[in-house]
Amino acid sequence: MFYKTLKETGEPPLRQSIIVASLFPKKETGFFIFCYNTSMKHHYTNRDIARILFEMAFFSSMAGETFPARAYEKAAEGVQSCEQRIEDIYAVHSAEGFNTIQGIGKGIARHLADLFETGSFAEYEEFKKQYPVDIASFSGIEGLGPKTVLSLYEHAHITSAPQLASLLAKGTLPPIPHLKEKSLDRLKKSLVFAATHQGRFLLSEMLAASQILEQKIRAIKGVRDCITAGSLRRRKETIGDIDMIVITANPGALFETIKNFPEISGTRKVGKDAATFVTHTGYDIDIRIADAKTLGAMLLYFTGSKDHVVALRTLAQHATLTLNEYGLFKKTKSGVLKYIAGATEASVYEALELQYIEPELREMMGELERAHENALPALIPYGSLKGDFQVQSSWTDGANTIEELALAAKAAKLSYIAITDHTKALMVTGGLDEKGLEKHGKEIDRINHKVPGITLLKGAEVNILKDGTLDIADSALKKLDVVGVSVHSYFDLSLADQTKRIIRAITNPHVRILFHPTSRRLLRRDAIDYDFAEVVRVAKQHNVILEIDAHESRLDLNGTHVKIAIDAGAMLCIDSDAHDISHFRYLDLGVAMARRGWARSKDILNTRPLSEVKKILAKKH
DNA sequence: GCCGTTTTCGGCCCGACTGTTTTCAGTCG
Repeated sequence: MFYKTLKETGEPPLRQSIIVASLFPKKETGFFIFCYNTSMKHHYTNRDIARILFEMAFFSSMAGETFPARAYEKAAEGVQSCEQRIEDIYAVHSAEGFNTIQGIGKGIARHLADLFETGSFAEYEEFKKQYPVDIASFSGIEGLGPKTVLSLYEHAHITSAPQLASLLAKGTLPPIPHLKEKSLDRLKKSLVFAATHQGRFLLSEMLAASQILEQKIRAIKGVRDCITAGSLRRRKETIGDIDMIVITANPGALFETIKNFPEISGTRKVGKDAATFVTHTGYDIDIRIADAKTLGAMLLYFTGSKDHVVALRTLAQHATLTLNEYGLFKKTKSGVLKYIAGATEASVYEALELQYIEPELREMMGELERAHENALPALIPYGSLKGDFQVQSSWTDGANTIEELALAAKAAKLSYIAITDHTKALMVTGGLDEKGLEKHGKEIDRINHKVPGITLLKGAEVNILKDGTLDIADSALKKLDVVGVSVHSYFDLSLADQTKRIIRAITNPHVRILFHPTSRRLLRRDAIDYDFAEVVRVAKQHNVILEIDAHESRLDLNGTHVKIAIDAGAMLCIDSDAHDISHFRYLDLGVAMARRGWARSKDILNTRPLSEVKKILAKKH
């Protein structure tokens, strides 16, 4: 019966199957009362909802309500790590369905129901009235928390980050308590950083959005294929907009349907075979129409990078050919263009006497020369990691127990993971001291016995102190399988001091991995400044592995760094930096960075089975 | 505002670091 009801909702087949799947929650035992909610009038992705809950947390903090603020923050995190779409849960179960989501109780469940029905909820509107401040513009600006935003509003009527930036630039900001020269300098820096990254989005966020879009577009009548191109296809760490190529017999109908998607807020231009839409989130979606004959050339052109495509065109010219988005052509004597290639990208590369170049390599880092010599590396494939060396549990700031992590890692087809909780200098969550690590190790032993089919390694994410020493005694480090070290403080040391500090840390004989080596946070904080080549040299000399931290907010190292490290012969690994069982999905983002840095499987330690890994980890400095 | 439970209400991660202060407030992780 409900299949029919679903069909009548006009949901595309995929959404229908998600909805049907969600009808049968894992622990459902009793009778199920079907209550598909057809009255829902507003649509939100999980990210939209999380953003609104984070705003509520920010407002609550401004109002001095510490604990509600934490509750909203936790609810937002729960939404972020929820595998199902909140909207689908609501469509099937109404607000009662939310009690399975961590951090959402009766109050927030009611807010979300109001949100779906009316587009907002009373408490949110009240806060916006009380503090008419553009929270979104302030969020993500380093060093600017709720109390400072409140103070800026109360003392200077500042309501947005651009307004603050402009007053700071002009030097006309009225005096604000607790904000003197140094703080203002720091704020200025953060605002400049934010402004230069405005309009860019995390790779993970845009990948998820583009995959949903692809499915929705493929379900439109007449569409034969839909492929995401652009910097997303090259897997750049941050993305400006989504470029898509669609094969369809009826572009007009396609554009009309897309225009009415709930995530679209408007159109910039709609032509015969191209259109640009604007989303509520703030990025554009560029659609180009191709056919079977032009698909390859179109993909090549819209995947970029721009410089790579320009270089290809120059190569074509030297061969007296013309390359454009419709194909590779030869000019005949009569001046007519004769089509040579363009159906696939490979056919274009081949006609230009080049090996096929993977999208991640199209960044003008020497790929054309190597392709001409037929000497491009065989890149590490997606989904090829066998383990993970950085995972945090509920012993410190992770959300899950060691046992839950073990089970989730197994489900993610990993055969070994290192549990690397934080250490004492980062008292974030009662970071572990030497005694704590001892107990931690015993718990890992216990779970190793309890959960078959996966091996847990004993590890720690040890803090590098200002002078390069570590916050855990060597006698305790000696007992661990994997010692990773990382910088969590003193980001602003001079280049010389920072270099000295990191080298001192990684030359500690117990250290195996340098975690998130540049400590950057995407769209938030720049990389720390040090002599990377020198650190790579020392790492190689001491058999220390450099990490590609695959967490969506880090992607550190990036492709450029990876290539420098590989060219110098250093060994790398790719870790999820998981703080939640859902985070193992980040691993492929790390693989993307590795591929952008020309990494082969053999360059990445955790493509290897545990037996080999153990031998390499056992190598002395 | 959520959670766990004593099913009604108390407890909720907290120390390092920075800049502003002269004893503390705010942010970060």
